[in-house]
Parts: sequence; C-alpha cells; structure tokens
Amino acid sequence: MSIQKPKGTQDLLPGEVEKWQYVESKARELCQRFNYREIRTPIFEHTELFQRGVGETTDIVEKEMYTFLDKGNRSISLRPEGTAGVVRAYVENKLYGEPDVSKLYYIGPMFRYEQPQAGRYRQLHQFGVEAFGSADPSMDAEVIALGYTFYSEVGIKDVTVEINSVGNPAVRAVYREKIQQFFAPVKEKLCKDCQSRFDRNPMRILDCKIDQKYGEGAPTILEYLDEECSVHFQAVQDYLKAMSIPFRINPRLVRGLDYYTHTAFEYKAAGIGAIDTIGGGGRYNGLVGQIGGTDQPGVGLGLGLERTLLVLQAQGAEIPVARPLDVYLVGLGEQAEKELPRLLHELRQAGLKAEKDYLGRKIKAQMKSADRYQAHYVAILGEDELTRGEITVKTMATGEQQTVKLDEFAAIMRKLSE
RNA sequence: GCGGUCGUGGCGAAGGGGUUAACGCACCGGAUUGUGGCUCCGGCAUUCGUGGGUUCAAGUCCCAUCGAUCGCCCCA
Repeated sequence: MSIQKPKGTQDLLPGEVEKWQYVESKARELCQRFNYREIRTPIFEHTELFQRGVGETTDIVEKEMYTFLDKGNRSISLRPEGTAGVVRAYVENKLYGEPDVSKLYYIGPMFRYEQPQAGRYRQLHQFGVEAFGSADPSMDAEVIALGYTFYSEVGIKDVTVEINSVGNPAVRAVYREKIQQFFAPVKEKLCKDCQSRFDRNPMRILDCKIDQKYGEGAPTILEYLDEECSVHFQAVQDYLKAMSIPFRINPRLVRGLDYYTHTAFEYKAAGIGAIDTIGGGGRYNGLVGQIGGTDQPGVGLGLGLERTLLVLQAQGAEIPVARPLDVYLVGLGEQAEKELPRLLHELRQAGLKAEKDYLGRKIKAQMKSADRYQAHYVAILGEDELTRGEITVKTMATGEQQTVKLDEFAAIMRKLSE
C-alpha cells in the first residue's frame, strides 16, 4: 500500500481549493473594512504556552495536542487554536506599547488529535480575530458583528448567534458551587458523562441531551453575575441590537477554553451532521497577564473554515470556480508546432488565459480538449497558414472562422477577448 | 480513547465460496487526410485496502491491521 495522508487531514485539490480562496479572500476583505491587520505566528509553539493559555484541564490540552520533543529536548506543540500564539506575539513584540488598540486577524491551520467525523479534522483551518487593549463592550459587539458579517457575506443563510456571560473567575467559582449543589441530589441518576462533568465542568451538565430533565429549573450563571459583569453584558446586547445583529441569549453556553471572561458566544448553523457550532469566541481579560504581559483586556473569535465550507455546500451555495480559457492553440505539422510556445507566451503576456496540447495528440483530440476547457477561441496554425504568415481563429460558440496575420495575433486575440 | 457501517479500475457500482471480475461515467483510438459538443464501433482491473488463516477452490468465510465514514466525549 502506498503512503496515505495522515488520518484526519485533507488534500485540497484543484476545484476545491478555489472555494477556499474565495472564502479566504472574503475574510481578508472584511478585515480590511473592520480595520483588522493580519498577523502570522508560528504553527508550533512551546507546549507551555498552551498549557498556561488554553488551560491545563481543558480537553484541548489534556488530550488533543500534538506534542513532541524537538532535538534540543524542548517540548513543542502544534497549535490547537489561534489565540494563545497571537497573545504571545502581542506580548513578546510589545504591541501593547502602540498608541491604539491592536486589532489583529489570522487565517491558518490548527491541529487537534481527535477522532475525525463530519466537520471535524485533525488539521483544521480557522479564520480568527483578536482585539487587545479595550475592555469596552463595543469591542465585544464589534467582534461578534464581524463574525456574523463574515458568514452572511460568504453566503451562509440562517446563522444563529448565541451569547452568554461567563462572568469573571469570582462569579464562576460561586456559580460552580451552586450548580453542584443543585445536581448533588440527582448525581447518581445522571448519565456517566455527566457524572464526570459534575467535578470537571458542572456547567456542561446543562448542555447534556440525555439529562435535560434534571436540568430544569437549574440556576443560570446570569443570576449570579456581579454588577460589573451584568452591566457589561447588557451593554454588549444593546450594541448588537443597535447594529441589527440578531442574537439569542443562551445562559447554558459554555466554551471549552478556560480563558474566557464576560462575553462568550457561538455561531451555529445546520448542515454538518451532529455538529452545529461553526465558530465561537469571547472576551479574555486575564489572558494577556497570564502569558506574561502587562495585563491587557482582549476579545476574539475563531471561525472554522471547513465548517463554513460544509454549511455552504449543504445550503447548495454556488462558489465561483475556474474561469474558462480565452484561447486554445492548435498546431498542425512539425514546423507549425514549433511556433506554438512562442505564440502561447505572447498571448499570456497579453493577459490572456491560453493553453495548448502537450501530448502530441491529433487535431480532433485537441479540439475536444479545447472544448473541455470551455475555450472561447481556438487558433489553428497549419503549414498553409504558416507559409502565408497567418493563423486561423475559430469562435467556438458559433463555429465561425477567420484568418488573422500572425504578427497581429496576440493583439487581436486580446481585443476579441475584452 | 470508545462504538456502528464500509473498503472492487480515474470515479460510481454489481458480484455474498467454484475459477475469462457485470454495468454506467470519464478517458484513449477509429468511423470523419486539418476542426469540438450528438451518434456508432473498439480499447481500458493478471485483480478486489494490507497481512495472515480456513478450504481442493477465497472480492466472496475467519482473524488482525490500516484507512474512510458516521456517532460519543469535546469542539472549529
């Protein structure tokens, strides 16, 4: 058996890759309008960054990282998400010293060692933004709006925005205790997943499909928000309403990363089997300080590009693919064929998309090939034309033919193709 | 990490122990000495993911392994 791609990875072949280019260009163009600038950070980092940043007890760090020792015996991990690396770069390059907030975006691969399924890969791609330096709720709202705008401009219909406040560490500690108290009496009746959630992440029990009935009437974190948290959360909502970004409050929304404070949000859409989350993010006010910088507030999001494309496909969206050929060159006879590379190059220099045969096939097969490429014109150079210094140009749609001077060929083709 | 289903040509897909591995699409050649899309004719898997086993005989049964796919935990 020949070598295969590693489990959970994909080859993006021509025909598919154009869709990625389309989505990526939409993201870049959007970021420009929102005044976010691109940042490119390494695909691998010191493992410690993710342990400290993402959180030691998260699933991502506990069981999903690609970690290895390099030849210098350093523990290195492929990045499982984008925020930690960007925060590290922000701190290391002292971007907090800039006169304004830092608004950054990235597009690139992330790696998680998981069992693949619909919409889940070991190498996945995210488009993300991070905004540092402002704790203002208008920043949260802007980031949420940016993600929503991305989905709608890329052509996805029916994206649901869910938001929640996860408070601050003090609020969460209190709430965690309350929720454990609430579930303690029925702990033995919960499904086995929820029994383990009880200690690890009790808020998740509320999310469980099996134990819905036990969750009824459970306290929500919103009831325990302190003054500051609840004012912030209300302001985010007000801004979203003012921007006409539809959203719904989901007090049970919990994210899988430890660093979130205040606002947490997710984008959901149907069409990828059992998975409905296509992107998410939130505010992370303690993170920059934890990574070692002077403490700076931040808010960001990460959107899954595979999931974006899958939902687009499920919705039957048409994504522009390859553009047809302007000219296909056919040569008949040795002498004429020798002229083709030069003519082809002239066409291309004139800005045209042009092609010829490289397999020594007969004219019939070459015409067929031109047809497959949806060539607008086929230019045929035979011995007759060559001796007269001319070339025959056939308009494929009509079948009409004309003869043009060889030395005016590229210029004429350019005019015809305008 | 766990569970279900599946693995036959470039693609889709029949065949479910008996020995030339259907068919469709695509592709290549010809009918048409220098012209595409339609039609007709012809060609195109020493081999059924890989390894081992059962059998006189194995795509076909058994085991293992790898992969795909879907789901669980969790997430993009």
